[in-house]
Amino acid sequence: MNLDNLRHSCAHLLAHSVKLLYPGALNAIGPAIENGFYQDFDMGKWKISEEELPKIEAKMRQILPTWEKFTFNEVSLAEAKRVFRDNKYKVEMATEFAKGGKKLMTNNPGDFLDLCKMGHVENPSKELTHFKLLSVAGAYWRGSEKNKMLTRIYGTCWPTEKELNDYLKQLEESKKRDHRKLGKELDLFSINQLTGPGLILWHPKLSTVRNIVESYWKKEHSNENYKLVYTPHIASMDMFVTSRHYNKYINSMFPAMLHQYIEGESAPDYLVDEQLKPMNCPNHIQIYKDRPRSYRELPFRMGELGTVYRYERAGTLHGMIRVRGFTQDDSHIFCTPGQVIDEVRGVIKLTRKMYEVFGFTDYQVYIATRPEKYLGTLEMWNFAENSLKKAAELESLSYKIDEGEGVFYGPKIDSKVKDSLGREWQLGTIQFDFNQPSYAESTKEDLEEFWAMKTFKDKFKTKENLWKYLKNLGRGFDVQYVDKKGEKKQAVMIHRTILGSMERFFGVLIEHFAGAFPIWLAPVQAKVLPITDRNLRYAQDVYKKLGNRGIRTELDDRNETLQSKIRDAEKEKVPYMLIVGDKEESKNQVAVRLRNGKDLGQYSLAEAISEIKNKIENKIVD
RNA sequence: GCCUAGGUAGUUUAGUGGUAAAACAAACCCUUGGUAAGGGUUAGAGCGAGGGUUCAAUUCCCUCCCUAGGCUCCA
Repeated sequence: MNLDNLRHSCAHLLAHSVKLLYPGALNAIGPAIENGFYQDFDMGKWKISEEELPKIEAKMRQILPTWEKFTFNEVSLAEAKRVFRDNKYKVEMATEFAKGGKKLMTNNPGDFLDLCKMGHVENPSKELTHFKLLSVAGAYWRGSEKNKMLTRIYGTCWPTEKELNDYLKQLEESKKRDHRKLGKELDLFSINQLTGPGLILWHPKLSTVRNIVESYWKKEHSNENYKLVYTPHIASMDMFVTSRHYNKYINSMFPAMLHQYIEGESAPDYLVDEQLKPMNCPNHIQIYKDRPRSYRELPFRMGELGTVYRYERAGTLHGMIRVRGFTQDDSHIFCTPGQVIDEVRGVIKLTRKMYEVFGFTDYQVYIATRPEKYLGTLEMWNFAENSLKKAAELESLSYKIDEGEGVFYGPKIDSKVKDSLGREWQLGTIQFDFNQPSYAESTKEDLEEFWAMKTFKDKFKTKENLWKYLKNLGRGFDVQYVDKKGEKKQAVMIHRTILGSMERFFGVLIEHFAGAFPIWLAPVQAKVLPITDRNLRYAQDVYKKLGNRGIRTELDDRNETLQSKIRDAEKEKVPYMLIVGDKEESKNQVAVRLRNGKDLGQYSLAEAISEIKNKIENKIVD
């Protein structure tokens, strides 16, 4: 059975039911989506909340028996306009489809007439029985916030009762591994109102894991001949004027720190205001440009775990996964055009290697191509897009094409990983940049764009001042190298991240492992559980010996039963429990239990330590 | 930003127009127990913030802040 047809049909059933229950409500679009469907409504005078979903479901079941068949009719635009005269959304769509030369079709199962693209089940009254409505949300008509906000109802529909129940169960399970829930339960991180929204406080346990990940990241990058650097969190405003982040990216930037706000309007040093950085690249460029570079130095790979701040809109923040302050595992590769394919291949290889270590084998790769508005020449774009494709093919990387979804300054490859609810998040990216390495005079259009921004009006007072300033800076950093013949050439610049940002990576990582980090990452690798107070001294001895061997260990010396100590250690997802009682103490042993419940029995202390060390060193994912 | 739902002890939740209840966690006491919760005692919130209505508000109203789901997948 075609799942999309099933779900799309179910969306029609939902539309019919809502229209019966809420006279005057207008149905807009209602497509099948992954795992279900949605249907948008203009509810008119009605308001709808999730409490009403059972009522709507009941209506759907009530009318379902009358839905014997979808019958289709082709209609003219005039006919469609007449039939749907009360529904401006249908009229708008019909008009547009007619203009695009598409056929206009209607159907009317159960006496419910709707405009429809077709694609339905044969026998709705029999096949549409296993559905459930899930949630209510707002959604703009056609996805644009300039349009009216419609009410969207999400639901799911499956061929059998079992599949429906399995899916609902899976949804429940997924919620349990939500990184925000686990973050609290496992004492990993918090978001505090005084610190501010979208800003992560990394607690000791997660910081431990991050330190390990960062060390690993640094080691891998050093091995690949990346030069690791540090750059400041703020930079002169001029930097982001030159890079043109100010006019292209202003909605994602925190406000400039104008000195006049500190020192008053008469501050003489108005040219040295600062900006919290939303990007690391301009700073890396300054390091590159500190002296002339020869082609012999290329490719120059410069890397930094660089913290940036971006003003993400309040409604888009999401735990650690979408935040306002985050540390990118950012690197920039400066190279010659001839080196591009090898460099992209190198990044693909490194990405693959690192993802495998963390157990991400199932990630999706997208190549995003030239958008409508773009900087640089067509020739450059074609060269870059072909290089990305070529490199991907040489690495036998399967990819999808995101047509026209590249950034204005260059095409890119994104790697996306799914969270516990199946939502895709971008981690790694490889992006060409034709903007920053180039140079151009400032234009009068630039002047108008900057003058339109309050910050620049405040700072420069007159257009003349602003123009002098812009003219002096120009656009782009003019990143060059000297080639074999001694001629200056513009370098190719590639931005790339592998993990994306520490914040997002950890959000996804926590969900990926459901909080049970593999032993090499686990904040606590082993917990010593003495059975009685008689064994405390020996337990301390074991605890110290593990610590001395570099194993992150805790000792549970609380006055609790062994059972409750085990329960707590398992809830904390500690990989190894070392239980010590009279028996173990007398033989210098430990009883080993794993967090999955396996009782491995007695081991000598030395054996247990070397076994644990071995698993850590080999980064074994259990 | 917009739509919908929320914000009550450290956590998870209950509850009410007359100044809050439980479980777990914590501290202490008893218990010294062999592979997912032994028992008891005590302490802990004035109910997101501000304003309003009222004799009286955590409970009703307004504004703001924060959190969650959604605002991409086109009849």
